[in-house]
Amino acid sequence: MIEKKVDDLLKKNHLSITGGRKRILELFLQQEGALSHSDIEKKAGEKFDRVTIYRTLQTFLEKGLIHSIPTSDNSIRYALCKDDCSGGQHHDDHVHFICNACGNTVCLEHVAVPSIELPGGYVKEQVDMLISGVCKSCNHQDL
Amino acid sequence: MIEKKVDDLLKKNHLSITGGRKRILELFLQQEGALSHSDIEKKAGEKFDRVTIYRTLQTFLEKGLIHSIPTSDNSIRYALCKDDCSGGQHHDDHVHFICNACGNTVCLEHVAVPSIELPGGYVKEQVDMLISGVCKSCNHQDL
DNA sequence: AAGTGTTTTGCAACACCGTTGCAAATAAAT
DNA sequence: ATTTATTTGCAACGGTGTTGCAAAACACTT
Repeated sequence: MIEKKVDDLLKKNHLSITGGRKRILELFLQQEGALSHSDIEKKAGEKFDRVTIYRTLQTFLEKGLIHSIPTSDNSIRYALCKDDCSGGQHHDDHVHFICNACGNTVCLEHVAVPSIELPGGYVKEQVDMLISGVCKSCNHQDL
Repeated sequence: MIEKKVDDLLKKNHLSITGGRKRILELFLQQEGALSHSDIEKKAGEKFDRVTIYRTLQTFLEKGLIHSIPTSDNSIRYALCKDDCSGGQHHDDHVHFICNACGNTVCLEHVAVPSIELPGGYVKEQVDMLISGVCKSCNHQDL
């Protein structure tokens, strides 16, 4: 099932199917949230070299399988793109939420980034909206 | 003039006046834009230790003299707070613009971050809005 | 202005992060 | 099954951010 899904995703993006790529894609599909490089390094076990993970993430980014999320703690996170953002063309204009309690980063798929009017002379190419606070599940635990 | 301003800023925030702090504050006042750690390291000359710069930025952050701006290239930038955000309480709810041409990061002081409605259960603490593209001055050069 | 106590700085050392070149291993194509 | 192209792991490197500690600089008192 997930094995099949992973293979299909790789094929659809014209990537050769290797152990490392399968493992990392699997992690993203299981996780439903964003992962940093080091998250992946830990979760993947000792089976893959750091360099392979860097290169795989880079490849996935270029192919539009994942998108990157800037953070204020100097650790870029990556998350699966939902719709087809193939060829590096992303249209993931949703808000990213970072929980200060559990540390998870999630994509709020249904919260759109509002459009912004820039001063004259500025040309907008990409917009990132990061909201930090307490997420749904951490909030429930406090009750 | 600027010397005086720097001293006043430090005094107002109950910080002892040292060469390093003066130099770094000076850079921020001159620059009118955001600076990364390495920007400061380069601009300050070889006069200050890396560690001192790290610690100074940390101190300025805590005192609310500067705020940090997340970026997608793994290099946090810092910018002066305009109004009094003393004691680490920031209210710099403006948009940050990163120019892909010149690499500069500027605070668009007059572009407010729109308020966002989050799904139930999520509690918002801080909002960061990053827009990348081409800035005013780089745009003019293309004409 | 000098002495005292406190804060800040620079140095050394360290662990981590991200990149590159190259040879070996793996996947794809025939 | 063999060949060709791609991917991986290793080694090495430079950059980044942190900590402990001793020396230096600062603030405060007299």
